[in-house]
Amino acid sequence: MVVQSGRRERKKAATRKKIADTALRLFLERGYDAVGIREVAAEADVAVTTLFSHFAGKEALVFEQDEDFEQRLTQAVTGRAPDEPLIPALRREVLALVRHCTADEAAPIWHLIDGTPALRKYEESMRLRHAEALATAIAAAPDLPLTATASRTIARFAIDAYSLAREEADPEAAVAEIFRMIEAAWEVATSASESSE
Amino acid sequence: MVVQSGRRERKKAATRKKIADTALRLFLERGYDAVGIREVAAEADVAVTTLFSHFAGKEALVFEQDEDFEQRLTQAVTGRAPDEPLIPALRREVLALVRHCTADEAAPIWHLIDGTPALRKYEESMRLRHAEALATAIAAAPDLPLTATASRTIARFAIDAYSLAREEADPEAAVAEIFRMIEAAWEVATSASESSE
DNA sequence: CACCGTAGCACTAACGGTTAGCCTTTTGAA
DNA sequence: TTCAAAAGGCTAACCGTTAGTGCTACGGTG
Repeated sequence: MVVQSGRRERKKAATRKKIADTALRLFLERGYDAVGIREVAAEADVAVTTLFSHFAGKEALVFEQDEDFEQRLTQAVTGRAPDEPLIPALRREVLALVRHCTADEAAPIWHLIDGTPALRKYEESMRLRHAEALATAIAAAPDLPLTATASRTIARFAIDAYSLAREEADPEAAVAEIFRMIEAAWEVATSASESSE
Repeated sequence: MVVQSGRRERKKAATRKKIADTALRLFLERGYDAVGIREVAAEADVAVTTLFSHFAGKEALVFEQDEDFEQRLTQAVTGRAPDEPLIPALRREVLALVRHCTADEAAPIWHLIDGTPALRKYEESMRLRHAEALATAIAAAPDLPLTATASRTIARFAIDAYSLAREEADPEAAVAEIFRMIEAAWEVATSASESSE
């Protein structure tokens, strides 16, 4: 196992951050579509190929928190207190995520995303990935009497809650309202699975 | 209003169909990524620009039934019998759609889609559009005591049901299972809205 | 019937994201 | 010190997509 001790990792992270910061700045200044990859690379003083070795595509420049997001969701399931039921734990995390991205400081970024079809599309497929990761985490929880289908369903619903609430006038109220519905769905799913086996 | 009487319309439809058929044939033969737009156009004996005047993008060549799909969903809501409740009507339509695309004849196409990330991504954003159209239809139904948020939520859940069921081993059972959950969510949403107003 | 507006289509050329191939420099470890 | 691998760079191309331009045939109107 080769442990990268220090400098290399730091330099790589610095390059990555420089690219992302530069890109975000240019995008916010002049719009996503009006800024080309070659321009971002030039401004960040790296080669185009270097940029693509750090980011899978142009859209990924805007969604850096991608993995954070996914980890927070799965950990809300796998890392909850032993006796805490699933749905409240999920609601807490979704609420935190919604708050995080409706905060004033994040507003310009989300305005950029909402106004750019390519970015909206990318975010949609990101959410799908997150839903799948979440479904796996839910299905793997030993204390939950859920079918595979029900696990996937609850995961989708939770991601829907995030996605819908983010766009509502009162995001926190929307989270509460949608999770009331998810809770009901959850109860039906668990009671059905218990009684049939 | 200029009614295109006959020949022009037929020629246009013929060109469109020829392009779509050619594209699908080539994609199925050699894979989506291995076939370029220029090649499809050449094989269909049209110019590249003509191809793009009929289809919004390469992915759209594979999803011809797009508008059908959306219309069937919204009509399941707006066109149901006056006394039929929403959820059973939705379930019926979703089940029909799932059956339609898990039929044997459709198998090669869905195999192609499932094996091509670009097409999966495209389908995801299609579904989102359909969910929004469905949400509008649900919100517009005069007999439903739903908040705007609840309408959007039910619409998303219904689309999730389609999307999830399509990939399950037993699609019809999955539709039944998921719609049991949606029904529970629905009841919570309606009862809350009735009691609070 | 002749005429004209327009829809459909073609062609060229380019733009922008992305990748392959190959080379140089830096870095960590033996 | 030496070496393998990682990081970065340069060039050139591929591919989807679009703008610009013009031609042709169709369908409605005088």
